[in-house]
Amino acid sequence: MIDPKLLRQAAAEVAANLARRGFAFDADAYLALEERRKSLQVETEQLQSERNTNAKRIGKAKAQGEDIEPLLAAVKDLGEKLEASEAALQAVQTELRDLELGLPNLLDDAVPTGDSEEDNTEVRVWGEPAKPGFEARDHIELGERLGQLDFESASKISGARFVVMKGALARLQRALIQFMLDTHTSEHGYTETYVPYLVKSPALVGTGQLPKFEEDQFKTTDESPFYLIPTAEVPVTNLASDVIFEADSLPVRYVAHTPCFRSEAGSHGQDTRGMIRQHQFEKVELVQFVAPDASMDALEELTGHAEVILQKLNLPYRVVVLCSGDIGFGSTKTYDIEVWLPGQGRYREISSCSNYNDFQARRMKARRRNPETGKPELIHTLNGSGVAAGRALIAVMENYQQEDGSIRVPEVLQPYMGGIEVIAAPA
RNA sequence: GGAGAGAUGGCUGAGUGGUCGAAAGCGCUCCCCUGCUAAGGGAGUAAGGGUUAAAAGCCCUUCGAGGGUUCGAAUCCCUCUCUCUCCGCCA
Repeated sequence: MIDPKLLRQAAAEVAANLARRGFAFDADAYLALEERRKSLQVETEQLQSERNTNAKRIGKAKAQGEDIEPLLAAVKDLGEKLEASEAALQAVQTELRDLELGLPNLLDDAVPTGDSEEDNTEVRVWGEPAKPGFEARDHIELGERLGQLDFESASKISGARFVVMKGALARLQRALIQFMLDTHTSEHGYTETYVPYLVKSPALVGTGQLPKFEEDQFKTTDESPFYLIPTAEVPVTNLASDVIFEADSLPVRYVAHTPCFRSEAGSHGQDTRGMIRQHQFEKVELVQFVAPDASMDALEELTGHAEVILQKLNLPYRVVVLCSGDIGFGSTKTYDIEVWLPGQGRYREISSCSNYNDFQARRMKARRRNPETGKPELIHTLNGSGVAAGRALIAVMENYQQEDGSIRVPEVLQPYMGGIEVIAAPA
């Protein structure tokens, strides 16, 4: 949520910023609504104040045994007026809040203006795409030849956009997850967390998926109000909701491995084959709670933490800054890390690292005590994949494939693989 | 799933219709006293919002959440959520 004070005081500037996203913010309509809120609130509070003083007066008079009838007569129609005023105020406030919850975050100046992922800017490249002396297979062919990726069974059980993994490949994904968790906890100062995979709607409002992106979420049933998490960002970031952190307790860094569930509404026809875009996938997520002046530095760090994973796996990648047309709803600045996939001959997103500044914090009332003033103030939140495990598996398969279709196990994963160095089809 | 109890400020905990945003204690902050340590005395100490250029001041809201009764609700009524205890079931 954008600071309502800023919306009031600088509506035109906000509109200009959001226009870079292609988002139309009607500043005049907002300000008109805000005017109504103001007059209604002043009026309501005046009536409330009147009610309070009268009630006190009656209480006193009664205690002294005076006749309260005339006092009661005097406040006779106050109640009705107050009720009407309160109802009108609440209606306007609900309208305002709905509007505010629907506004995306303000963009950082460093975000390039653009329409689509075509306009993202590359900031650095690491490693060099390998040129094998044979034609690289994609992960689908590799996995099916090994008999360890089974899309047919998955679709029989659950339909499209699911996979069944078996044997060493299933273990390889688990190894990747373990390796990532261990690296982030022991080398980057994150605390491992285990969190619920089912959450209630306020949690999703807090991180920004609701109310606007309801159709992207899986909901359990209409009766029970649970949603399946689309990312660990949701439960982990909400650990800060309604919390006032002590001045010296930030930054807080959490890492969690969870499955992620996405309806992928609106992405029909995209990446329908293979494991790139699934309804269910595994991800290791990094979340940070930081002081408000520390978030841009933290974003660089956090992105670096994700990069370390790819470096240790020796997977070539590049980092891009998302442009104004591609960046997420709640982010003020996002780096995507794209890993090289030989089977596709291109870079594909494997991590997305975002600074939300106070956007989520305001929604979920995540605050800290300012060390100077002692007063609560909103913190900044960040998150990033560190990294997506399903896509990391694909990347390892395609980058470590050999001509005979076998897959070498990256050195850093071997301790997690019980000595397996090559994954090959049984002879 | 059955039976019962509960939800109050950073914590413990009092408060069953009026001057209660809330006693007391603990904790924390500041001051005073005391030549160590310990102890003692005093003051302060919730959050959000409105008004304001901003602050002060003033006002409003909040005692799990939402609704209701009333001139007036932490206190009475209804619904919901959560927590705890016992029984049953269960990885």
